[in-house]
Amino acid sequence: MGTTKSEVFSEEINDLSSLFKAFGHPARIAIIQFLRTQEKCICTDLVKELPLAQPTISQHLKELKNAGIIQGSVSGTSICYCLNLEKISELDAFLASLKYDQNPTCC
Amino acid sequence: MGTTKSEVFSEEINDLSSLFKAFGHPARIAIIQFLRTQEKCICTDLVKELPLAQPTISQHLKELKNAGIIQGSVSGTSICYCLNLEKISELDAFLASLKYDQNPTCC
DNA sequence: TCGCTATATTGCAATATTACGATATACTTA
DNA sequence: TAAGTATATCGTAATATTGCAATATAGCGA
Repeated sequence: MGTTKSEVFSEEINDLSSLFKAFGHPARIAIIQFLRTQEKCICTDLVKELPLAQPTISQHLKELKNAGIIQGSVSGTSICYCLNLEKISELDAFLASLKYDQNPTCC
Repeated sequence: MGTTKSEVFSEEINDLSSLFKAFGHPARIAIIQFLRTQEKCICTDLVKELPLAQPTISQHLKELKNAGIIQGSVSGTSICYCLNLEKISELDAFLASLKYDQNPTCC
């Protein structure tokens, strides 16, 4: 008990749910929104922008990177992060499929 | 420590992340996919379909309902669940906004 | 009413997540 | 090389999530 029973679900389902899970935290949504509106990517700006400690932000960035939602490229002493639109499109495609397949006589 | 610091984020961000979080579990994705492909809605079919105990499925259904992702209508002794396309569109809109606002010179 | 079926709730053990201080790593510049 | 800046990792306490047995609730037909 206590553990998610990932073994019993398909890889596709597990991949999708991991991707959604990565979006499922306010700090990570805030990071994504900041990445969206900034001219330049970022780095330590997030630490100034968000009311969270640096290790906490670093941890959330890591999770977003592991999920493939953001990419980071080293630029001297700092790291420039940006959104990975391909991953975002995967979720988009899933949500779109829910809409098109829907049976209109249901409920 | 240990608690998500929701207070420091806007309501919009918290709402969005809660919605994503509800999608962030393989059992809930499986329920959503099943709801998508079934002619009729469901009820106890999920218990037969998924390798999880009835209370566990009931709990996941509750979370999906709380998030507004599914709706249930009582039909005699059973309950007919279906997807709420409006909520799904909210996520869709967010993901779409990420794509359109993106700065192409970044990273 | 009694038993049956469908679903929800409770309680709890196992595990995962969150946040952060302390510390490590690594590049840069004086 | 030493000091400074940027970021990552470790360790850990607090809290949340997951899964399920046991049990409760509720409609239905005999």
